[in-house]
Amino acid sequence: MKNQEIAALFEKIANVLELKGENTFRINSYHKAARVIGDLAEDIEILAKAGKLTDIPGIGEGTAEKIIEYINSGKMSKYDEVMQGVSEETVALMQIPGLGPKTVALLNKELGIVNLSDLEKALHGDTLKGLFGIGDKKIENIVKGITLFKTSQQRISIGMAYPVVKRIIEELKHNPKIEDIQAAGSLRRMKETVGDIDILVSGAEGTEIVKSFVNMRGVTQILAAGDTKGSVRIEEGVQVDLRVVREDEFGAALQYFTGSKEHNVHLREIARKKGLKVSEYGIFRGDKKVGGRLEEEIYATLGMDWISPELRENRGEIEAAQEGKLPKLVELSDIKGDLHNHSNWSDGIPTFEEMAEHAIKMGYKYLVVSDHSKSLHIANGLEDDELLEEIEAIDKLNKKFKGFTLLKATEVDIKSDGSLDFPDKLLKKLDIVVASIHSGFKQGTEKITERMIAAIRNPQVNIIAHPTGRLISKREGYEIDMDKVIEACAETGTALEINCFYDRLDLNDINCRKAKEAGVMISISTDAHHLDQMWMIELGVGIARRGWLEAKNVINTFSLDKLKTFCRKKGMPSP
DNA sequence: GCCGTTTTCGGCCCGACTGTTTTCAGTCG
Repeated sequence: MKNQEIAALFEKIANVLELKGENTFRINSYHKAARVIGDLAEDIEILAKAGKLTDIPGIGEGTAEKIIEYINSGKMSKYDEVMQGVSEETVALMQIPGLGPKTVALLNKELGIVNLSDLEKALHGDTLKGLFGIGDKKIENIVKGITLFKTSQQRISIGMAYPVVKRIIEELKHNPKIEDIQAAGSLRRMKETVGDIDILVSGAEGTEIVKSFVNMRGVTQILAAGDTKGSVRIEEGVQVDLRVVREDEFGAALQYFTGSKEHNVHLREIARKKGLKVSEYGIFRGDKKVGGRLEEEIYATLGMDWISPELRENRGEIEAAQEGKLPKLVELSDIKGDLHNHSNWSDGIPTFEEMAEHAIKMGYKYLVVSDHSKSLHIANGLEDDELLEEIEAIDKLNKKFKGFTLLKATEVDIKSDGSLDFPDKLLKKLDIVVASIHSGFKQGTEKITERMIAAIRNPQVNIIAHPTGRLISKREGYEIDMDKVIEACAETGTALEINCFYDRLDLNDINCRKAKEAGVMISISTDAHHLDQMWMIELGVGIARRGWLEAKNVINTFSLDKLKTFCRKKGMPSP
């Protein structure tokens, strides 16, 4: 996928144009193009081939042409043109917090500074002082900004951020001055990665609240502490921002700080056309405030249903809300069991008993034990006879439970030729078969797609686990043709998994939505190897909601009987 | 450069904070 490359090019073009003082609206459209392309989960080359680039909001004829040029030739003449006489290093200076285009341009023009090393020398030699608009404080902030820039982190996985936020909110809740508290930002939207963590509270005594926030445990650096805003860096390396608002502004602020930016811009455009104005303080008609205590008031005043945060990506949710056609999204409480888990029989830690106890505590009606198959030596995969023993052991244990069932299963390897690591005869003895790829990641699109489809066509296979194999910010997925995979799943009644493990989250939101539209069922499952990982089901439900899934699209919202019927049906000859 | 329920021109989301000024520009979210 060239999405990130192309997004980066547009971002650079925008930055250079800023440096050169070009028209801000043109600059903004390059920024916007970079953002939407960067957020796109579909392969931009495929969209380009299908002639669908201009269907993407923010991509017009001009941008589409530039994308096509880059895909075809590996070059973008607009980029080469704007980079004339500017070095990449100079543009990169704008990434330093506190240094924007105007300041970088000024430093360049007055002092000939073209890179970080020049800037540091100038700071050392004290030559910045005296430049128009640059005082002691500004210089101090540039120094701080450089430190921050050098240690700054990339976006972190929601799986890391989510428990951190829970912990912080638990701690702050004890402060009696805080009336209401909620996470906002991309974390509330359950985006798979988050840049920083935003927490919103309401309360009258802002200064006091901010004080308790910056003094909580785990804080390594205080970046700001004012009356309405505090900002810290914590042990986990991530920045956490706290904002304090009045109770009657909480809903408007929550709406505003939840984003996404694209969603909010779209809402404000609608507001403007209706003679309304939306800000973080409320929704206004002229000077009159007509709402803001609750998020619902904002959406209702704009003439639409309230939109779940997970949908707020400007991917059609606003139009659906206007028409009253939003999906009734799946909820955590709908989940009746987890369909992908490992025990100490392969590479997991817990015993069957421990897994079952934990599942019962979580309110589950069933839990799948799906240990690895023999080819996966590294994970202590089971031999055929060991799987038979495991089946027996689970049957025996199940007699102990009432209203709860451990389901006999495997995560069977799809071998490089598409055959499975256990014979069909053995697979037939199981309640559920989960199949997945753990080798041969480098096979070309055609080969790996065929391989996957061969497994999908096996009547015993019920679920394809982690369908693309990607590891967030570590490894791109296999080059698989997901459209063909989805088509094969729809034909055969095979489910696709949302693997909830924080660095997988695979399927992603976009593929989920595609699967739903094709009528493919989804399993939301954790792939837990430890009891402490089973909570990640919450992450998977978040992804499912981002993918517009309803309970009826998800097989582990089914009762045990219905789930068994779903599995059995596939193996049956058509009537 | 994008876009259209004021459509092919002329707009383009909104506000806080900071530091530098003395009424505002730059940066950020």
